[in-house]
Amino acid sequence: MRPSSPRQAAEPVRQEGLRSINLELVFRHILAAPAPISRTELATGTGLTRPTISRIVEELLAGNLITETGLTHDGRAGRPRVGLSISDKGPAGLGLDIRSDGLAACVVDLTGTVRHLAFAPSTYADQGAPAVLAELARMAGTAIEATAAEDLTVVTATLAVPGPVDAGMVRSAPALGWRNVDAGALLRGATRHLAVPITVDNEANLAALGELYASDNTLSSFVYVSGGLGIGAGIVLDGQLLRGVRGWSGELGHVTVYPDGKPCPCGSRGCLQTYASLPAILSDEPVPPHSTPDAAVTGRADAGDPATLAALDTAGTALGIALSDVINILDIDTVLLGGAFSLLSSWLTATIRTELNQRVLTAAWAPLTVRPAQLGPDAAVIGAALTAIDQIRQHPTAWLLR
Amino acid sequence: MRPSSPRQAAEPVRQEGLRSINLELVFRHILAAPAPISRTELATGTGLTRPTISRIVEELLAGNLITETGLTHDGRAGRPRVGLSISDKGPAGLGLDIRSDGLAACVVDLTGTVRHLAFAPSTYADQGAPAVLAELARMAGTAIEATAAEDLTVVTATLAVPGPVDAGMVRSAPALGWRNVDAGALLRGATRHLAVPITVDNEANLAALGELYASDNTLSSFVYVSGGLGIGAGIVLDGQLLRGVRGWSGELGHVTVYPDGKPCPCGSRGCLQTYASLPAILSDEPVPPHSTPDAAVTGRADAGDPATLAALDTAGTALGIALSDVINILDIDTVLLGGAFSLLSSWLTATIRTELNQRVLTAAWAPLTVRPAQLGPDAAVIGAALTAIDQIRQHPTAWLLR
DNA sequence: CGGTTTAGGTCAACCCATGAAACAAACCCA
DNA sequence: TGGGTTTGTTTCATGGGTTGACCTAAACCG
Repeated sequence: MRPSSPRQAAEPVRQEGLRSINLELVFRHILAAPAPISRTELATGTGLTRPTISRIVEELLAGNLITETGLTHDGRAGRPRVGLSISDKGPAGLGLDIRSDGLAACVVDLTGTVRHLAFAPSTYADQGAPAVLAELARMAGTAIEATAAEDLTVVTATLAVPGPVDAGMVRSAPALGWRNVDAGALLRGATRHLAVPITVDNEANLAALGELYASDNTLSSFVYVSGGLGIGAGIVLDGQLLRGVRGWSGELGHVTVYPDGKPCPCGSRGCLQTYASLPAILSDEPVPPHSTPDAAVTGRADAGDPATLAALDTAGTALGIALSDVINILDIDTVLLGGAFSLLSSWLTATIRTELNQRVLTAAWAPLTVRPAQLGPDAAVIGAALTAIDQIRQHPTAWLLR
Repeated sequence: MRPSSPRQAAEPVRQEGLRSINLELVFRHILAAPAPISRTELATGTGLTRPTISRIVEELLAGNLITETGLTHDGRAGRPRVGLSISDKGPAGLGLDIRSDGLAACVVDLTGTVRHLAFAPSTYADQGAPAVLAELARMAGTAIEATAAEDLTVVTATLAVPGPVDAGMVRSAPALGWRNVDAGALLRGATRHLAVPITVDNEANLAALGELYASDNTLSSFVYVSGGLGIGAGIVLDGQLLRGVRGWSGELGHVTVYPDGKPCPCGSRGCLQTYASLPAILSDEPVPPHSTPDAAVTGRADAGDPATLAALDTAGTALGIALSDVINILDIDTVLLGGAFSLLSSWLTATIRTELNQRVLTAAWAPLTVRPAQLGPDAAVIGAALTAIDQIRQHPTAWLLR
């Protein structure tokens, strides 16, 4: 017999552990503060005493996790507060993304702001995985070099991939033509001189994480739907990314919409992807040279092309059906349309809402929100870079003891 | 900006807090042990020292959470160990369930064993919620009285209800004919003399919890599908019940299977319920008097009635489609067929497996399990009783400070 | 310009949980 | 019966956090 929550500390806590627990508590308080916060405010906020706060703050300052931002004069009598806020120097995260229209790299500092963002348009359709990853490795090198000049140290790099990943192995990424590619090992080989640990994760998961951070406390549970050559989803419940048993959650593109519908390359029939991915919306119309699927669809929709508008309507309906399943199963009240869908949201949201209101059992007595994502196509790179930041944020002690 | 996991301690940890953390650690170790465990074994297992263990054990003994089970002579030299195991006296949980065929009450002790199980066949179709809950209150009274004689103290009662619940309010339970019934308040009123706090929760969620406990460490992520007059699901991921934003997760019965299919009372079309619930499988055939829908279906299937077998086939297909959505979205690898489905599993599993293998993207490289649940129709009552136990197990300190 | 007010640091004394080492208890075996 | 062995307990030292007092720094106010 087992307790239903095995995710508790398995290690005993000694006095020194107590110190690190309180250190993390203080650090979280600084993170959560909307503006620089003083030591005294921290003391009242956390319940710890000022001497303890002072000691912890000293430790955080020494570790480059926070900085003193100078005095704040708020007009009141008395000595002004010394503001403390998250440091914009020190540890940083590197994100890498393989998009439908090119490669992207991005560095984010501890405060969550993007300090470097590079994009290289490229068609990797004719290249193999090693070539693509070598190019990404080059971009990673310049990103690290550029941000090192600003006193940033990249601690982890995360690669976003459109498809299920497990332990660095990309099981299947049809958009890239990859099957069982060990992207982790390849990228690790190409970046050996940089000495940065590499992680590989699903693109939609990472984008969801990016949106979570960007939402600034207002969102804590949502489904991020990523539209592109395929369709993926990142599910965040109570501020926590749901990864599933093996990290393969969010395969929304293969949710069955019409059981006897169009055949899908995956072997099934009626998958959402066959109705709502960009190729499906484009039907058989070819994409003009020097354009991208994203641009082609928005261009035709803006021009009022009836076939495209009809395709967008079927896509919206299919998305609505699939999302109503997600909501009935998980009870989540917010849907973010990301990737290419963020550009197409004005043609999709109404249709999706109609389906949700009809099909979600609880929609009758609790409203649902459907809206475009904030970060647009950069969500995944930014989210990838944020994973490193997230780890430090949750376990600052690990960084201090590096 | 926020850390992605807000579920961390918001309170500072002082020395006493440290003690309770280690107390919980030790308690979990005793829970996880397959047999009575000695103080020294606890010391080596947890990493704490023997003196600390002794003090903590003393505290647990005083609080009636564990008991000494006598000396174990294993033939080796040295002083014999004093076995420690979870107490079968002290705190207990009370579960109440409104089933399609009657009312059930159950008391479970800290070890997770059922100490009292009562069932009252009843047709509440013609009665109102107050009458049903008054009867349940009577059953609760006798259950508490009976187990008090065995030194058990019921700390919380949990009512299982087939439908979405929020804060004691039953939003909609078509199987009972309830809509917006404040079951929590009604039951609280009827049990005022018992002075036991009341919780109300979804039946499928509770049954999933029951199965989780009954599985004895072998299961940690699964979907429990509860078949009956409606269809619900309880989702357990990594030993944790997924409740969703408002606790309305698992509405599997209203997942869309055929978008343009049969109309459902909920207002949508093609819901799973309209193909796989017991009424759907029975089609228009009336249930004989003095029988139940469960018995009618199994009887006809056993007899080889072609219409029933065909209906079971459509039900299995529909279940497979809906479950493939769940798995594509959540990446869970085990499905437990519960409620009436546990009795019907021999007619359902093959069909369900076929659909899953076709429609789940990752099924190609990772196997899925579909099998009947262990506890049968009592899963929900037992699970309901276990919620109280679960709380004590996760936060034994709260019980000690009662 | 000096008094007041607030932020922050520093120092003692104390509390309390854990760790280390010594000690008592209860078994085996010869 | 006595030595060896393992278990559980007692005693003392350690160390972190708290409380409280006292002090300095830096603003406002009359």
